[in-house]
Amino acid sequence: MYGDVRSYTWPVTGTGRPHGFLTGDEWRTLEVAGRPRRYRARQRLFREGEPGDHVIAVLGGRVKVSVQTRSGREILLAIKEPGDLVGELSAIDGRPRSATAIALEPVDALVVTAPAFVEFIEGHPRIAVRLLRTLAAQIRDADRRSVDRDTGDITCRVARRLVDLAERLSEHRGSGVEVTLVLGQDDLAAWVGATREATSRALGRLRAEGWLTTARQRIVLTDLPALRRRASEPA
Amino acid sequence: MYGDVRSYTWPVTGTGRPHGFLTGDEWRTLEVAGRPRRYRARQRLFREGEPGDHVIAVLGGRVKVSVQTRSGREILLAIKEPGDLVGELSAIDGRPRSATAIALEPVDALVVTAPAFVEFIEGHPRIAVRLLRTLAAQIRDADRRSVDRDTGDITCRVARRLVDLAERLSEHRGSGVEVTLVLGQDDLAAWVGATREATSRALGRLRAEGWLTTARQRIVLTDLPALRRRASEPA
DNA sequence: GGCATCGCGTGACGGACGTCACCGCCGCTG
DNA sequence: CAGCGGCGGTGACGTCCGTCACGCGATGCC
Repeated sequence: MYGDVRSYTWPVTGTGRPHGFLTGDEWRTLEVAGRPRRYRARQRLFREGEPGDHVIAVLGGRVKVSVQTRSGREILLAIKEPGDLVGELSAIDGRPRSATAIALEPVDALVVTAPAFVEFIEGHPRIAVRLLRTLAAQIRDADRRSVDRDTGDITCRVARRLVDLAERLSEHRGSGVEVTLVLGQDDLAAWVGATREATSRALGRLRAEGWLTTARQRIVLTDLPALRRRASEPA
Repeated sequence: MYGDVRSYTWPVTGTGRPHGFLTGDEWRTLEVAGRPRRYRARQRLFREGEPGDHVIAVLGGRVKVSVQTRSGREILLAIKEPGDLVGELSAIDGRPRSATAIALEPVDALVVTAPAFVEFIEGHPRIAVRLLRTLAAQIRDADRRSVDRDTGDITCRVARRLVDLAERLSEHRGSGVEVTLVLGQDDLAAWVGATREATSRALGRLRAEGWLTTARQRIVLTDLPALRRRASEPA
């Protein structure tokens, strides 16, 4: 699963400098402590259970963070984008990796050792506060996932996820009438917590309503308002 | 649901001073900024959607943090114990409450305004780091919930939750052969993300195996190893 | 002490989803 | 261009769980 995903690939905009987390000055400081590194697409940054001795700041490309259940199903915890940190939890609390991180695309990153990271944080209180905000957002996100998982049938959840992705996308681009997602159904399935088949059938239903069209690695949303409605409706 | 829960009530040990988060000295500092307050059992500390202008440090008693789905089902996000903070996310990122907090028992607390809390954090870097650790733990917890939700049938998940509670309990007490949980089935149902009926039936199956007995507001685990096994088995 | 209420157990029923299986299509690559 | 593998669509089938409904015993209140 997720074998050769190059999903969600609207062009990476900007300079390759993360935007969300640090300002230019702060980055220069961190760069002294960090070592630049590239990862190939599909390369693993770290694996669940390993000791977590470094933090990775994503400069360009996307990273998938997920865990595998005993039965082999994959559960997606997060997609990290440029400007995000990966593996910060282990650096903060010293415990082993609780998930596996894999590059979805070629990734530019800055690798910082855990001690250097902690020192960096302790020396820059305002950055610590920003990191707090980042973690807070992650908690809110995870909580929302818990709720989403439990509300509505799969068609609902698929619609919801698609609208979500579309909205995140239109932050980067203008919002046209149609939105094209580059996305395999396996990915979508892991996202909503269902099997590929169920997801495919859900897409079939939405397609029958005329709200989207599907193709190989592509989902084109043609009626966002309708999808939005379906996403929150009980049936 | 959770109408008159006084669950998980092994005696609150210690002085009523939180143990996990701050040392005595640090507490004295925070106490200057905070205002002591008591909440009655079942009283709401805050509700989802409200602006989050204060943080509550729990000194004694337990607080349930949950959200309600549109369909009326309750999803449990956390149980906060003495030493934990409640409502810290809103103080950190300024966004509205994403969940509702309700006292399970009479609660002793310290209420700190959001600005005072932020100032406190910024002025005490080492505390900021400790808060980071707390948030990291919450993220790990939430991620684990996501995985748990998706692995195994309800009997599995019930067994898992029970073993979990038993283990947290034996940190406080010695671990005898039997463990008694004071816990209603509605509560347990919200924990594992199922209905009361399904939970009751799951308990029935575990009872039939002779691994536990049930009574009103009581579940006595008589064979923890077996339960542990069942918790991770596919069927 | 009687009666309402609450918590628990269980039955019946239906539907949604997981599982298995197969097929068609497209785009590789040799 | 021929063969193959990955992806997507669907059908059949079973089952787990949600929903609705009811009964029973204990609790607690008047």
